[in-house]
Amino acid sequence: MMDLRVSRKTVQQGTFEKLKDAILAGVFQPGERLVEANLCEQLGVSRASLREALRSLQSERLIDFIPNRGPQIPVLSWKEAEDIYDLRALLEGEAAARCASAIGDHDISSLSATVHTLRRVVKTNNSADKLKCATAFYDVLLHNCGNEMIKQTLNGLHARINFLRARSMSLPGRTKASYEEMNALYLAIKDRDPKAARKIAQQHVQNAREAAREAFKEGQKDNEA
Amino acid sequence: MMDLRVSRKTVQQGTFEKLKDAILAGVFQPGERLVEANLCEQLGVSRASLREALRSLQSERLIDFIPNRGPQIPVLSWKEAEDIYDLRALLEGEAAARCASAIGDHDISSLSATVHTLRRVVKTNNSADKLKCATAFYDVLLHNCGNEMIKQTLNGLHARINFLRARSMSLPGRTKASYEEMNALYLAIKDRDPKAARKIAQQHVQNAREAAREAFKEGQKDNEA
DNA sequence: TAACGTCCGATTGTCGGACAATAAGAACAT
DNA sequence: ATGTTCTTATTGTCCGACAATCGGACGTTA
Repeated sequence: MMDLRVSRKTVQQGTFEKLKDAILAGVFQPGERLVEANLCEQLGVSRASLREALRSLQSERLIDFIPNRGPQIPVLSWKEAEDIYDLRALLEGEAAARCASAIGDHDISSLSATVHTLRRVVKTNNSADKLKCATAFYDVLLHNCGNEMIKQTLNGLHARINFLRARSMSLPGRTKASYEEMNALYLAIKDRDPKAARKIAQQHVQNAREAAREAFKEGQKDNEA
Repeated sequence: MMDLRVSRKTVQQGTFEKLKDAILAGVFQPGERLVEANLCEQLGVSRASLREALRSLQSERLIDFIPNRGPQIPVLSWKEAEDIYDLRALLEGEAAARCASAIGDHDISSLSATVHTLRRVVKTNNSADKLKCATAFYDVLLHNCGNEMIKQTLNGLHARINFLRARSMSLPGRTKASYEEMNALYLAIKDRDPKAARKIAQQHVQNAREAAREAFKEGQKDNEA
């Protein structure tokens, strides 16, 4: 009884999500090995179920599987990160443009509300709330871009970037600039101006990339020391 | 002995590839259920290894996993196919543009050779060779686009589209037109003209989509009958 | 001491067997 | 025709096992 809710998740699905969250939250160090026996104990699942979950994570490139060494957290080179940002800029630009053309009045209100919330949140400097706002904004944007593939692909990219950002990121100066950019994007969408929306979205990602680069170089120095 | 070559593939990897090839080749009908016991026997692997391979295929969206019903071949709606084509157009356009900017003389020769081969092949009407030419051309193009993420994403999309095309496609008239388009793309790349290359590549995909649409509608009729 | 060969513990890759839970279809009753 | 119960095929999950493999510790030799 009490099976209400669609929650009837399978064990593999549950472990997949738990592990994914852990990886994105930065629980593991880049390059760290994931020993199956340990994870089984910590998660309370069998090795079979665990390995199925790990295979899914591998296909999403959230872990590397090295033959006879097992799964480990990938170390992202700057070149790879840059490639991700470039692709993200292309796709988010496209998504923003499509969104500006197709969005309905109701979702424009949602965006407006999110932007207003963000303005308040920026002052508190609460980075969890900040992330929640950004996520909410992008959910609406992607939902309205009208192309499920773009949405899915971008979600995958976001996952990998969050994961890189988990450590060593969130430059202080970016917060305010980030708000300005999101607001500008909102205005372009509200005016249903696809060209402007694309340009702003692309520039936003490129700015994020520059910020990430600095953080990345810093991280390199730490590693050498 | 004789372990020369890096081929030491794991069982799961082997089954993954075999199943992927089978799916892309159209061995299974859309909507068909894949019974684990059968596959285990046919492939000669244990259920554990098979299920790991299936999870990988699931993450690449080549199969659907329905809880308590197991894996089955997805039925692609036209809307989904269209989304894939749209994303493909965007990415291939970008890849072509980047390739035109960055490609070296040697790889231009490769493209030239491929185009010449294709001209011969078109007359023989051998669709296997035709596909091989197209693949070779795109391999060079993607390799020179300078962005590994774009390459990987496009490869995933190609897989899913091939899979859709396996049955009921390859319109006869498209063969010649396809050659013309590829030749035009080659010329633009040779001239290192990114704008032209992007435009041609995008148009090429859009043409392919239109051809696919007709084939798709035909397929629908068959299903009703 | 530096290069090399050998051994060893830890961990993975793989298998087979087991069994409860579930979905789908068949047989049945209303 | 509709609803109910039974049956069966199949999945989801766990366990235990074992050879293969990797990386490091150790000892040997030059």
